[in-house]
Amino acid sequence: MSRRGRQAEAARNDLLLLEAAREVFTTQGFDAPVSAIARRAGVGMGSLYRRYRTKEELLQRLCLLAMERVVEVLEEALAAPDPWEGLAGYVRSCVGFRSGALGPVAGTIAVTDEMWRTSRTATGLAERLVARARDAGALRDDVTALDVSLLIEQFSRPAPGPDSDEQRHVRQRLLAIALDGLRAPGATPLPGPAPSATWYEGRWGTPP
Amino acid sequence: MSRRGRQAEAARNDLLLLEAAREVFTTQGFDAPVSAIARRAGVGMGSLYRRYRTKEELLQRLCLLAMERVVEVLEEALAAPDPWEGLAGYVRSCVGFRSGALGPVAGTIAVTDEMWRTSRTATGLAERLVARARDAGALRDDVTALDVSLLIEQFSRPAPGPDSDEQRHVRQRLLAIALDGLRAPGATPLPGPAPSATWYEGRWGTPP
DNA sequence: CCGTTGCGGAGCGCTGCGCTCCGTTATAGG
DNA sequence: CCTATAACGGAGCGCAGCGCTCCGCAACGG
Repeated sequence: MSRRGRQAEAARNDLLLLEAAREVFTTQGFDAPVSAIARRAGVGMGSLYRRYRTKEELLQRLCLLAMERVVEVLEEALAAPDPWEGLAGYVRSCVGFRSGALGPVAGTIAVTDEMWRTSRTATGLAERLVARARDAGALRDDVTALDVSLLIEQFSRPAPGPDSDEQRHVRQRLLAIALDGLRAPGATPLPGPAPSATWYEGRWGTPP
Repeated sequence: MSRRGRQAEAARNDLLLLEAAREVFTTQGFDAPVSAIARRAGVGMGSLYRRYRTKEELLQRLCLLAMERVVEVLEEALAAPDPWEGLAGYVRSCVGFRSGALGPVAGTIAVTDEMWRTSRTATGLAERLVARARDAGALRDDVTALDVSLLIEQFSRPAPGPDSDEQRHVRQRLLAIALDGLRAPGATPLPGPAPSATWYEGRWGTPP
């Protein structure tokens, strides 16, 4: 797998780069300077641009990786014995690595076919996860899978300044509140119609 | 009050400007170009810079106004007969005009004495409002006034792209979920310690 | 009729970005 | 041990887009 010497360093750098890119883009937004990513990864600009010919290419790779990670988390969540714990764990994980922050890169970058496919897989799994929780009576019945995705997105939204421990902790507290609000009974009905899937997908451009 | 001719136009422009600034800054962030505000207000750059000598001055004025508006809303909320409805209305209003989005301008601009005073007034009122709801048993007892402020801030956080009707509607749905989570009984306890007031204030710089 | 007042917006200077290029350094082969 | 090579870090180029200024012009007042 891993070779020696300079080539090993190259392989390591690639991982460092992707992780740094995730941290920087999800906490500072997509217009964060590429140099910030290189610095965070402890890597020169040269090494970065040898692997990704452009900033957009890096972003595409990153989005795809994030989507695949979401799919993984969804599969684990569906494997969980308790429907509610599965759903809650999924939401917490996604907010944890801020998958939602990469969602609305919409319009900024071109969407590859592979990204579309992975996105659809994720949507399908999320729908099953939500349906399972609702059928088990663990979830209020006026909330849709899309609502859950948008909740993740709202809680992934970056705050100004560095992402301190304090901020992460606050986010966990607030998320705990929101998750309690997702649980079932006696809740006040949600206002207006459920968000439409076409609007949600439309932000990414038109499907192929 | 309002004079005639050119002077009336000047007065009108001032209101247009402040409203446009609020919309642009809260939806696009503080590094939005000043020209965007002028365009949104339907006003030339000259008129803007005649009233506010610098972008920072405009931001300061805007923050102060937002804080005063929050104080107004808090007073109305405290006057509401039902403690829970008062609190919920306050949160909905603040998220409605996105007062929280101006909060973390921290460090970007200098904080005037008047801003500090208004901020303290708001904090005091918010604490009373939250205490009243908790004493009435309408609010889970592990949530603090600071948690509520941070919840408003999280939901005020701007999404990329223009602030469409669809987005506003989604935000209302998600907020309804979170508000249900704030209500009392049988909720899972919030993780970790409550956020500290000194950390919260510290983001604005050191008090005078 | 002209003086005055406030108007819009073109453009200046500059910051800070994406990206390139090159001198330097670590490794592999003879 | 020495040289050829591969990958490295980061200074700097060209440019986009910002804050802000300045000026020609339109609308009023006397």
